[in-house]
Amino acid sequence: MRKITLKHTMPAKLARHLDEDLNESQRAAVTAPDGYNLILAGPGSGKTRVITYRVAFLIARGIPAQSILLVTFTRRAAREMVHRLETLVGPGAQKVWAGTFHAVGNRILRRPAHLLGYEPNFTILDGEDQLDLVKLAWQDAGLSGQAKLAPKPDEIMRLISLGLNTRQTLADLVAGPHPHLADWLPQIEKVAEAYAARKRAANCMDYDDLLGLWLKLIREFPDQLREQADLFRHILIDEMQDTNALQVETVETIAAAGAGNLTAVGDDAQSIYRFRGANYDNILEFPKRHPGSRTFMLDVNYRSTPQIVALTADSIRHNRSGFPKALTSARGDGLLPAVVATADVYEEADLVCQQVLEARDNDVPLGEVAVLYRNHYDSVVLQGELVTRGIPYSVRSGLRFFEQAHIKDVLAHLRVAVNPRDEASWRRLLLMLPGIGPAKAAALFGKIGDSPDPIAAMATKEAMDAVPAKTRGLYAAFVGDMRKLLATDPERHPAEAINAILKGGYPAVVRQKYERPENRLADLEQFAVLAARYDSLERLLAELLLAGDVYGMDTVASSDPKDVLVLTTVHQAKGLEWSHVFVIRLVEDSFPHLRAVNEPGGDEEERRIFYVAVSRAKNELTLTYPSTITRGGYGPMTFATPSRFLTELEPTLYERAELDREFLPLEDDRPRGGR
DNA sequence: GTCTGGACCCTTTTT
DNA sequence: GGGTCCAGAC
Repeated sequence: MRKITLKHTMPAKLARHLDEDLNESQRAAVTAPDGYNLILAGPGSGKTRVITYRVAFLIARGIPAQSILLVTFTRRAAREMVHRLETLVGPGAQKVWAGTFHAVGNRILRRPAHLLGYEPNFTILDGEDQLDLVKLAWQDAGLSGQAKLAPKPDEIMRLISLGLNTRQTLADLVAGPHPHLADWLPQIEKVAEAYAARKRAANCMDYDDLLGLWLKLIREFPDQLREQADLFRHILIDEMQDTNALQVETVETIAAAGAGNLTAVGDDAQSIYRFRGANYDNILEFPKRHPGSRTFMLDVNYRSTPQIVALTADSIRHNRSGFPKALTSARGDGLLPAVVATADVYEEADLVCQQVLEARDNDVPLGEVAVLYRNHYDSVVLQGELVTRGIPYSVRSGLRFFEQAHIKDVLAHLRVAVNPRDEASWRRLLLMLPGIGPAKAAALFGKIGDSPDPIAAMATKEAMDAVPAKTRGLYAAFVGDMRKLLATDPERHPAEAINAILKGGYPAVVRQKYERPENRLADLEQFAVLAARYDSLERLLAELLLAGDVYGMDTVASSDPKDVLVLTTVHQAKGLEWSHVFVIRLVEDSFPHLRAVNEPGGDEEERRIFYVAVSRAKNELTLTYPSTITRGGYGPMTFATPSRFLTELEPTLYERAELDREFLPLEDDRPRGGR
């Protein structure tokens, strides 16, 4: 037979992009040969550009887009990358397996779910649902009756999660970093087993299962490993420094069983997810784990002025671990970063507002400015001041859209429609009915949860008998609502399902249970609008939990996102950049966080968070701290100690700004508000 | 069993 | 400023 080789010539447009848009070291990384490649990329060095161009390069070489796996760490990074890829290679980008580890795990686990004791329609537990089931498991294990010394469900939940993500057993953890729990090990193990059993019974996976069961699948089912190894001919990992042992083992197992093509991109100095089991040894030891791999260094910063780069470099110098770095800026000179002390947190908020408005007067749009903080609650005072002054802003921390109580209520309706065994959701629904508490909810779920036709089971006499007489009317109405919900064919018409819920008894619950109910109902109508873009409820639910990043509540809607000031935690800011950046609340116990500095390695982890924060700024960087503070909003006012990350800096690298306080004349007694 | 009020506790970062 | 736990009423 004659063999015909289809030759792929690089599209002229891409060749030109490779030529014009990249410097020499970037181009070398983008066009690196197959095999194991490590790209060490400092802040602003074009990391995202390199990884997206490499994907485009692979596609241009004839690698089918659907055989490329591109995993990242956060939802935002995933979306940003897919977006950039689309502008580079067109709609073909959609075929790339791109997403967070969790989102990819979700996609992979649906079809073979039965191998792991699950149905393909499993639903995903968020943190709150997870705790709900762990509490039940905690009772199953008999810990609720024990002395107050027994470890609490949330502590056990964290321990289970940490163990899975770091590939350690519970016994390893209590023998190592958690010795105070050693006496409770057998009970903790019982809780872990009961929790796993409850998840399987409810056909629910938590976030960790999306990773843990993925690895289990390829470890225990050789044909599954074969399939994935054959499918993913090229694996690219973004933010390698934030991967944990579980994630790395998963992708490296697939790569090793398959084509052996794995490109990891990251910056060890930006590793800030240790609390999730991230270990920057994964990146530091990449060359050791993969002898013969190539390493590429990108250390020219195209983002920030030399002044900002100098401060960034000086800060990270205080960390002893990590690859040595020589960061240089490709930009022209700018202003020295400013350090400002304010009297208190209110003056800090005042200062930020005033500077933001000044920048706007100088043609820096609000969208080019961001305020970064270590803890979500550090933003509360500033938000008050922004509202007072009518400055539009959007918050990217705190409660996410789908985590708000009223959204979760509606999601519970939808989740039982997709997965009738979902215990956490049934409990949430049943507990809304007055007269039904935990015990009755458990009894009712026992009759409904494992029935082939749960709606019919809800209406049986047996179920009715478990409902107190006073509640029967409301309960019957609830059963009617669920019937109408299912009649909309929710799987294919999610928006109609939500509208059905809004026509039933639920709005009355909102009015009775929540503050500002009309806002919440308006939110829910917006949710229906969003849902109308989906033709699968299962996908809507999964994407909301795994890919959405809309934050609710305090977000001020604006016509143009370019005209909105961004407020964000440093963690959420990773990978992003703004012209002007403010980092606020730079005092000991806030940034670095009190709890973190008492942990081994915590000081260096916090310094990396600071490093990420300051390196977001392109042109102007302002660091502020209040001189007095009340601990977390309660307790007496005390003097604050400026953050070690400020005091350890070489003083010539920044400029102290003095606050000139202008006092209003006495006769002008306009209320100042907010004090 | 459920609900309410009051005492008491500590407050991270995300998928 | 708010979530959780517990005692006591219904």
